[in-house]
Amino acid sequence: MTDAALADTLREAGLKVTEPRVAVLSALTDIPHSDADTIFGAVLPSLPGTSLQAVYGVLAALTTAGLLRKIEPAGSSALYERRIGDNHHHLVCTECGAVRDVDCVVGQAPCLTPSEAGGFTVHTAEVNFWGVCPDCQSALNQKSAD
Amino acid sequence: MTDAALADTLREAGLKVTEPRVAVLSALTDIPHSDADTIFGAVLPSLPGTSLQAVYGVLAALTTAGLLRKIEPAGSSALYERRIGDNHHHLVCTECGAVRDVDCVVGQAPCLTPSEAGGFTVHTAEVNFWGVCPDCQSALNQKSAD
DNA sequence: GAAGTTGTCTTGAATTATTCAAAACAACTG
DNA sequence: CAGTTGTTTTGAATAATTCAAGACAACTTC
Repeated sequence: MTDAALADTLREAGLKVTEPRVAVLSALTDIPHSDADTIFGAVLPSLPGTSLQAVYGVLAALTTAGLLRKIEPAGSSALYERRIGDNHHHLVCTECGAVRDVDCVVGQAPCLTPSEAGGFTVHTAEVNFWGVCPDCQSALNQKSAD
Repeated sequence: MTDAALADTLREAGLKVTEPRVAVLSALTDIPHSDADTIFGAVLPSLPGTSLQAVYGVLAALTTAGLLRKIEPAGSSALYERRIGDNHHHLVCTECGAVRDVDCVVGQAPCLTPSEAGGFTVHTAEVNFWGVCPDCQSALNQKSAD
């Protein structure tokens, strides 16, 4: 995805096009499920004057505009991804925190319904799977073999 | 639940029985889904010398022992509950953060299976429903009526 | 193409939840 | 009742995130 295409994406969302915003979108295209600090590290080479606070500001603006989705798995800092609009879920490694996308387990959002909502108006169902990623499985096997 | 019964619960889990531990268990019996600070406030009257760090220590010990379940909904600090062993889920109010228990939507834990695990060994499926609680609905209606 | 308005970025500091560490202390064992 | 082990107290440190004010840049209008 070119910077021009990313700029169009921003414009279509009614946002001003700025270098930090394009850089953050670009970084999240390459490395989804990244936290603010990782994104900061990714954009720093191309924008030497950038600050971590600017990244936080951009992430908040893009999330509010619906261009990003923010996920907050237990034990991790907030992560961001560009894949939005489809109600997909996540698979999180309990060892290293790695995140992988999982397509909706049943259907459309909310793809699940609580057995009893108790007066709540339910908007969305969030599903997180917890397990061990292939890399960490190898590492654990290695360790137990010693 | 009496303090003696709570003490037995601790002993059965192989833990030493201390006042802070009994007090924390008791507080969580009365007010489930509480964070460390709320629990600290609840136990302070009966244990004037207690510190917030002690509460954190107790919560960590009881969670490790399997007596408590720790949940970390996005936007809230860590919450604890005594209802464990059954794979129940949670309904969280996006307005005020109130949490309500929801029985498992399908069956036993993990009650859901990802469409593709991609090499991950999946242990648990966590489901969080997001919506608006009755109180906040009333408040919102009130507001829009002005 | 230039000036104005609006909103963004930079810089610096503050906040909140949580964790770490060392010494004082208390619970269970024999 | 004394010893050992593990817990609590006290005090400080850490990490992620947010707040605020001035400098600055993007889009709009002339």
